[in-house]
Amino acid sequence: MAFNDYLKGIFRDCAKDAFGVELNLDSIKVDKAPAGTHGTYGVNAGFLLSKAIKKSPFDAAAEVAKHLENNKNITEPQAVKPGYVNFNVSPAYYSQQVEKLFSDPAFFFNNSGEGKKINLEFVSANPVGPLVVVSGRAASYGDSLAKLLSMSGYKVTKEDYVNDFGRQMDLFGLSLKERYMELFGTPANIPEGGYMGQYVIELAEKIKAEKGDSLVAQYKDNFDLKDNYFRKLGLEKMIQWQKQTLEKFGVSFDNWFYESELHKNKEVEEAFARIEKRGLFKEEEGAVWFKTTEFGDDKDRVVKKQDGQFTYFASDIAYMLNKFEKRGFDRVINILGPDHHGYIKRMEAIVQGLGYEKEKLNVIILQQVNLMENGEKVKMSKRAGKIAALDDLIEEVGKDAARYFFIMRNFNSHLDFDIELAKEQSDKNPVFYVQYAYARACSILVKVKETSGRVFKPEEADFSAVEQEEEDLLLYMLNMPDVIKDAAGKYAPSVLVAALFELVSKFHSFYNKHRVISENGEVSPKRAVLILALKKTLETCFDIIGITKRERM
RNA sequence: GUGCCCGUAGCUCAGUUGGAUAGAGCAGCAGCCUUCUAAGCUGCGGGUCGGGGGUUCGAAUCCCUCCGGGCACGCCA
Repeated sequence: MAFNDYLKGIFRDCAKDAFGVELNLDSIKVDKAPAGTHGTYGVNAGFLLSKAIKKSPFDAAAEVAKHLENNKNITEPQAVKPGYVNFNVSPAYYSQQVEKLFSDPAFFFNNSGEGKKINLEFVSANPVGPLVVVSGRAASYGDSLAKLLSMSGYKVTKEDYVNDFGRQMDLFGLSLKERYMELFGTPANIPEGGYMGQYVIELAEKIKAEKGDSLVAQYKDNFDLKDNYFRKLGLEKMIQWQKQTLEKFGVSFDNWFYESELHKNKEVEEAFARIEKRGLFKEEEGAVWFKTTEFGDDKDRVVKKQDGQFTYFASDIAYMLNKFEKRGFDRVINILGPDHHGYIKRMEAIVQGLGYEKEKLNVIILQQVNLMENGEKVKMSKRAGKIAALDDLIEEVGKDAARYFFIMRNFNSHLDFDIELAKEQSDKNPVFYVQYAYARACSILVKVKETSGRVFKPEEADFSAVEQEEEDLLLYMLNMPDVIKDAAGKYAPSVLVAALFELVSKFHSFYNKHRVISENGEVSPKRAVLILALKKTLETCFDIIGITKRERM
């Protein structure tokens, strides 16, 4: 768990001032002290210092404890068992932090990104069909990650790459044309590898409704794959559809980047020349190969085919060059599906081949999603026409549940998406659990205003005596900025989700044990402020996850 | 065959830059509503952290090996 950097700082300073030892903030671990031990928090100070000051971890911890006795932010420092220093936090610290939470607009933010420009590419689904469930995971994950990174001081561009250049698009255009002509009596002749799905027929019908038979005469005998009106029309409609789906999902992109642009602007040739100049190509069997093996790939990759055409891989090179050079991104993050892990090496080869360090590229492979219903996998097969469309999923379980479930697990874990559970409106469903907490908090605040006729200010809260549940609530709220920093650094929105769940559970416990408004109608300023702070914290978290803030449930 | 991901409670998973008694949720059992939303709370039971070996004061975490599950290995895009 990422624990409060502020507290860590106290120990870093202590180590430096008292012992002349420079500690890395990340090596300092502040945790909640286990039940039954002294104090609220514990820090691994003894282990960190024992070597430097040539004492056993426990003795080192004792030294640290002694030096912290007069610190104004912590109280009762004490060396514990193997080498920890456990301590309590002073009321002054709590007051100061809570006031900051309200007054400092950047309270939940950090600046580990230092304004660096990140290109975050995700979804990038082929525009030949509706978005499917896997894209939903990518959309949830990418959007939440973008928010986390922005809050951590990065300048993030969310980008969707549209593969509108290759054969798939050609075949889609042709399939669409055949379906359209079919509506006017010409039997459809769907090409090999073409698209058989029902949605193609529906799209053709839509086009018929819009344009009538006006396209029949003109395009009936046009078999040009690239210069094909239906190809263009199909692309437009599909992107429009994807955008609509994503909008329902609360996800939007800053940029839709079309592969065809790279060809139109001769950037593919340019990229090709760039790699060629660096001597990274070889010719074999009439094709041009990029020697990606020089960068750890298991085989070289064709860039230009025998017939002189560039491969998709050539576009990738141009695209990467565009990101780094034309647009000056400091870092490129690529979120890919589970079937793409073989691509990492060759993508790294591109980056290095263009003369950049491979660390500038982060490829994240999202593992597969299994839709589960009644304990069984729902089979998804494009070929059988049974597409697990994201639209259907959103319709079925709602946006909030879908977005929450998709980032509940870390990206490298397979995700079992339990449809029944996501639909359930009960305590079993974690989404409702957290949303319920927000509604509850809002409801209390309404009552507070009704009974007292006013809103309480942070400085009215007195934390000199806090109950266990109050302190827990405080602790988890004040720790949220560090959770956000940690989650961003690990590219793991799931870290935030877990912390949010814990925070909410602390609140529910608090609620069941203590009253903000006593039975005789008196409002505790401290508790009213706590709930206000909670509301703000939850809003921040909900925005990151992309779920609705419902004031009533 | 090669490469990547995974293996932790009955189920789904946290925890993996080595640190305190391995944690949640669900499922099971027992309680809590004349009280700010019971879509909530409290308690109980449940574990050879896939097996084995190694490194270490200390291993779920690092190394080796084996076993099991998933996915990928086109001059397709």
